[in-house]
Amino acid sequence: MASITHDSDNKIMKNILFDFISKYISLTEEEKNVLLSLDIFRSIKKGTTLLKEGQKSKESYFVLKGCIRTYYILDGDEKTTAFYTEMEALTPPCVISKTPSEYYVSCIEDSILLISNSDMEVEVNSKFPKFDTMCRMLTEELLAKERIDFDEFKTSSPEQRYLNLIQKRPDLIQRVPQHQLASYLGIKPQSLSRLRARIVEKKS
Amino acid sequence: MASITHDSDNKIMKNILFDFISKYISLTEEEKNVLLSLDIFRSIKKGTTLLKEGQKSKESYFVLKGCIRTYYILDGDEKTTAFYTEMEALTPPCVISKTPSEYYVSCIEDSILLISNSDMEVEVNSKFPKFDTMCRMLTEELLAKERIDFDEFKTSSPEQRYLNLIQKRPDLIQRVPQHQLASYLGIKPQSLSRLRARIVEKKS
DNA sequence: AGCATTTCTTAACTTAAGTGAACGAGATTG
DNA sequence: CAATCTCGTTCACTTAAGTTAAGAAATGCT
Repeated sequence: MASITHDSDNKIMKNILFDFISKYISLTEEEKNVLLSLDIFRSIKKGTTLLKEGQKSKESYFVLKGCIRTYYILDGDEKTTAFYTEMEALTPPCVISKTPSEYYVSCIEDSILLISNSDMEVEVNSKFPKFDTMCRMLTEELLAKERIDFDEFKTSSPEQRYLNLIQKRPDLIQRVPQHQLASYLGIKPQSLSRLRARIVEKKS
Repeated sequence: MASITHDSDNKIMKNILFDFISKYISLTEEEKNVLLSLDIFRSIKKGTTLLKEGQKSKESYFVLKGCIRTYYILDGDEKTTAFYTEMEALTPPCVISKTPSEYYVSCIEDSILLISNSDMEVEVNSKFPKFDTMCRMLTEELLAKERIDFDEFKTSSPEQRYLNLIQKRPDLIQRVPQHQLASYLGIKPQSLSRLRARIVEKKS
């Protein structure tokens, strides 16, 4: 897998990462160097598949730049269930359960990711309990967010979900193909087209 | 809030708790005693509201026996979004975000809960890094489960969701009122009634 | 540039969920 | 015990999503 090409990018990404971490814990220069020595920055081309159904994996992804999505193949067609963009983290369930993956993860834009390995995490966490604390805090936050998103999904109609998405993640509507957005909203692409037409109709 | 009345119950609950913890970390007798000294077992009556919309709270719940649910009041009616039963944990989002709660938590059966306070957790975690590790592992597991559940919800119809529920949590269908189940499945009570009739129809 | 494939939209039709109302069974209460 | 309330079901009707198909637009490929 390719590493970062431009040193300037590398510097920018380091800063983004350390800024993010500083929201949870404070790091000494030495600790920063330990992190960097792990060499976890990866530059990934659009269209690259990071994980396939049936595969076993220990990799977690943190998006520094770009966008990845998770999707299932059910009855022969793709069902996209999630998008992860800047400052979002994904540890696929198969990494936690240590079973073959149920879904695919792929890169839908040229991206810069931080890819870590769970063995590596265990080692770092045991050496630096701080990281353990940070991971706990981050995961607690992600779980709280996920539950709120799920609740919102359950309590609203496809049209409300779409309007909600426009408010909360307007970028997604621009950067993601409609048919992937549709399954993300729990409907068929045709229904999303119709729903959009209906909204435009209402406005006028 | 009432503590546990019967010593026999208390012993049983201690064992259930320590069995559960032993899946993640091993505890010395001393550590077990520290945990117990926190006096976190609570016996809660059916119908008790544990958290109200608009309230600030630092409490997390772990169900040892019984069932609690989370619900919103939207346009004047209740929307139940989750049930937590034996061995399931809930930290309401408001505890993480430190903002007023968006929803209610109430006890739908006489229950025995473990109720912890986030200040207490911070203290225990800093004294015993082991707990921090356990919380991280548990939360990672919960997040992975939550994401899978959300994915399944998105990719299936109300009927499939109901059939799925019969497979995965048959107890819920028995112990929970239909109208609460309906919103949990993302539909109206009338639709759940109809859907059930449709399934019976198909079988014959 | 030209061809092929994928993606998006539209339309007609089918199916199922939302809505409003009514009814009966149980539980709750004065 | 009667009156009330909640809950689940059923029904008729409305609305929106699923399905199938066709065509237009955009994209990718050589």
